[in-house]
Amino acid sequence: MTVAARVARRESLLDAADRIVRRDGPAASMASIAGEAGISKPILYRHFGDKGGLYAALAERYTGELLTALQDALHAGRDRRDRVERAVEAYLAAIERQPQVYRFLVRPDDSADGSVQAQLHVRSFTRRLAAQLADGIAAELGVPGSRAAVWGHGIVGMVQSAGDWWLETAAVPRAELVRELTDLLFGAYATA
Amino acid sequence: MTVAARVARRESLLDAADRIVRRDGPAASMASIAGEAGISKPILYRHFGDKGGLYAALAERYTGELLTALQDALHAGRDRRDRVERAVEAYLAAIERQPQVYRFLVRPDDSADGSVQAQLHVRSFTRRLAAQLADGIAAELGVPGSRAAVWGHGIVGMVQSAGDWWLETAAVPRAELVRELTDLLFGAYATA
DNA sequence: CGCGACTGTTACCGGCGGTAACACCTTCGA
DNA sequence: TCGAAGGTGTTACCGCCGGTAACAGTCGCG
Repeated sequence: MTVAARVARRESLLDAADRIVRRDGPAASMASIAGEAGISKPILYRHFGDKGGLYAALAERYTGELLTALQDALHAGRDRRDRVERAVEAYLAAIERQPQVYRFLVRPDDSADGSVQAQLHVRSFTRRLAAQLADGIAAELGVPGSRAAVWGHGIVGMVQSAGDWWLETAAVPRAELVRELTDLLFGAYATA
Repeated sequence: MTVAARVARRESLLDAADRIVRRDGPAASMASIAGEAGISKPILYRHFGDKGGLYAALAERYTGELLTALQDALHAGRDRRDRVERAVEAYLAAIERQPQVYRFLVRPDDSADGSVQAQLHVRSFTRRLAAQLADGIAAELGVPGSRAAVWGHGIVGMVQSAGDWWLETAAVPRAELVRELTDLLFGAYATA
């Protein structure tokens, strides 16, 4: 099998995994993905090593578009508050569009956690997002690295947790959720 | 078997589960817990229904002390900022003291999620914490319920996520983490 | 004594992640 | 032309998980 064919095959396997994850979320099993792709399990394992490897490759796919959407939002706004609002909005829109994919990204399955692939690539989507945000904060505000790191992880966790709750309850409209979160970030709790 | 004996037995089973969870975290299995308790699996299932039931009972145990510690912190401080600082401090101290227990509480295993017990009792420790905080915020600040709910879940997620990162990296001292998070909550991001 | 109710066990089920072992080409050198 | 080599694919298994059926022992009670 040529290299090009191998790459194409790998993409088609990821397509199948994509369909199953969209249907089953984090509970997607290797056997069902292999079935969807019309092949047997060992082929999957020869391509991706273990479940963590496949998940990492798939996460890589999903992460790309979301990260660029967030970057765009962060560079588009008029002022800092507007940029934050757009980024939160983009994040919530993405998780609302594909809830199963979101759960797959955020709730890493506890199994296969020793894999090197997994540690290198996913290390939980949250971590990458937080690290990226921390870099942005350090660069834009000029605060010390440790402070930026804490804030990055804190802010990501805040939006993520609120988004998780919102996905399950739909207790408030998205626009209101965005506003409340932005208010919170900009000190409304201190002055309420 | 008398009622008292049943209760005592249940407590001893929870003691065993406690020991295993402290050792294995969320990966604790029913078989190993039964082994630790010196009995066989069906007894465990007769007492707690399913894994979710046992986890809920155990979570109830753990949650109690932490929740009261947080309540104490929230009622002890001089002003609002001091209270928040004490609460964050209490939370981080607790998760540092028993990391495996913390992971068990926060990262609910994906299996056995359809159980009624689980839905009633754990529903993920995060949710209960957030709801309680939302109530407190609504009562103290007099903000609308929806705003308090969003803030409750957001704040809990923020502290939780930062704490999770801190547990793994130990990148900053606990006292600094507390200060950075409190600063963030009190609007330092807007004015930095 | 015999009967039921309760406590306990062993041994199983289906499904999971992961793999060993083997069948089937295709290719290529003697 | 034959046969070894090597990649591609499959089936069938392993151990572990959560969960349960079915059976054994025991105690009280008519």
